[in-house]
Amino acid sequence: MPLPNAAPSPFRSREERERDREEKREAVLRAAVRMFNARGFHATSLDDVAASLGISKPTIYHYLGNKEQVLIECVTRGLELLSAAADTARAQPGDGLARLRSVLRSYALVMMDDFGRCVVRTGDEFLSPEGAALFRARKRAIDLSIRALIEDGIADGSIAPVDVRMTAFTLAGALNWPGRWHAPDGPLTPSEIADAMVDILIGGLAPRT
Amino acid sequence: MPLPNAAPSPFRSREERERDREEKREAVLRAAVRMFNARGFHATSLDDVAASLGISKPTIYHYLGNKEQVLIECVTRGLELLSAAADTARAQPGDGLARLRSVLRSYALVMMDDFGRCVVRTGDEFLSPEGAALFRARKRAIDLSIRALIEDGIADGSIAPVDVRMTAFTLAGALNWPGRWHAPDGPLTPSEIADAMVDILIGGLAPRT
DNA sequence: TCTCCTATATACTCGTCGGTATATTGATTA
DNA sequence: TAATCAATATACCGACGAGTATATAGGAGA
Repeated sequence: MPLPNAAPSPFRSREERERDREEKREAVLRAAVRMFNARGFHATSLDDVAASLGISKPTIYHYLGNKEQVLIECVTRGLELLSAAADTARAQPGDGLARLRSVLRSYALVMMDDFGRCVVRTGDEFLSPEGAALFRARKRAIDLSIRALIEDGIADGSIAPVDVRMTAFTLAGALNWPGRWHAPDGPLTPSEIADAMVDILIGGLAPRT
Repeated sequence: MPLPNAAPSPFRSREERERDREEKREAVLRAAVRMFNARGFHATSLDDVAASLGISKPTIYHYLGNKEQVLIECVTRGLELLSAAADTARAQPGDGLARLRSVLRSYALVMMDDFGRCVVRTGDEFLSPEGAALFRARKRAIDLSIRALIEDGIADGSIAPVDVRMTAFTLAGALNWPGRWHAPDGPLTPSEIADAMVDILIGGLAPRT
C-alpha cells in the first residue's frame, strides 16, 4: 500500500509525465480550434496559436507533427462527439421518432461546441487527399446512422414515409448551421436553440388540422 | 438610318467596347468563383485563375482591383440572385405558406449555382471588416424577407404559430447545405432536390393524423 | 557520474503569392 | 501625325508562414 504523500513530489512518475504530455497536447488543440473557427484555417498561423499559449512554434511541432495534423485532430474530436451523440441516443428506448428527436438534439448541441463547429467549418479542400477521404468516411458513417433511425421510424409508423436520403441531408444541413452562426454569448442557450430547431424539423410548418 | 453592313467591321463602337469589357470581367468572375468553390479562397491564387483563362495576373488586376474585390463581386452576384428569388416569389399570389414555399424553392436552386454556393462557402473571416459588414447586411436583408413571409403565413393561418426567428434560421440552414455538398453531375437534378427539401421542411416528419 | 532523452527556444530557409513597375502594342482622338 | 488611352505582358518586390537545424537545460537511467 503506497504511503500517503502530503507534499506533492516534484519528481513525476511515468504516468504523470504521460498525463502531462496529453494535457499539453489538448491545450494546443483547444487553442488551435478556437483560432481556426474564428479566423479560418489558412488565415491562422501556427505562430499565432503558439503565441496565444505563450509558447513557440517548434513546441507545437513537438506535440503534433504538422499543421494539417492539428486540424485533423480537431476535426476528429468533433466527429467523435457527433458519433457518440448518434450512438448513445440510438440505443435509447422509444419509437423511431423519439430516438431521432434525441439524436437531432444532441447533434445540434455538438454543433455549438468548438470541436463540433470545426467539423462544419472545415471543407475537404483544406485537407490532403488522404485526410479528406478519412473525413468523408466518418461523416458518411454518421449520415448512415441517422438514415437508419429514420428508417426505423418509418417502419414503426412514427415517421411519415419520406425520402430517407434527402431527409437525412435536410436535417443535417439545418442542424449544421448553428456551427456557422451561433455565438456563445447570444441570448439563447444552446439547449434552447437545439429544442426549437428540432421542433420545427419534426413538426413542419403547415398547421396540423 | 444606318446602312446595313453585311461584313462585321473590325472597328468597334464605344458600346461594343464596353460590352467587350463587361464580358471579360464576367469571364474572370466565372472562372474565379469556380476555383474558389473547388479549392477555397485562400488556396486559389490569382495566377491560377489567370492561367485557367490563358491570361496573366495583371490582366485580372486591370479588370478588378484586387483579390478581395474579386471575391466580393462573386458573393454579391450570389446575394443578388438570392434577393431576387425572395422578392419575386414574395410578390406572387397565394397565401403565406404558398409564397414561402416558392421562395424556399428558388433559394435552394440558387444554392446549387456557382455564385450561390460562393455565398455559403465564404465566411466573414475571408473579408476585410468593411467587406464583412456589407456581406452581413445583405444576408440580413434576405433573412428579414423570409421572416416577413413567415409572419404573413402565421397571420393568415397557413403557417403554424412557430418562433419566426428560429424558423428562418432553420430553413435557411437546411437550404444552404446543398451549396456545400451538391455536385452538378449527381443523379438528382437541382429542381428535384429543391422540391424534396422544401416538402420535408414544410410538412415535417411526424405523420399527419 | 556519464549518457541519453524530453521539452523547449532562437534563428534560419525557402516557397508561395498578392501586388506593382514598366514596357509594348494598337486603336482613338485632337 | 502626334498624343493619349486601353489592354496586355514580363519581370520583379516584399511579406508571410510552414517547416527545420541547432542549441540548451534538466531529469532519468545505467
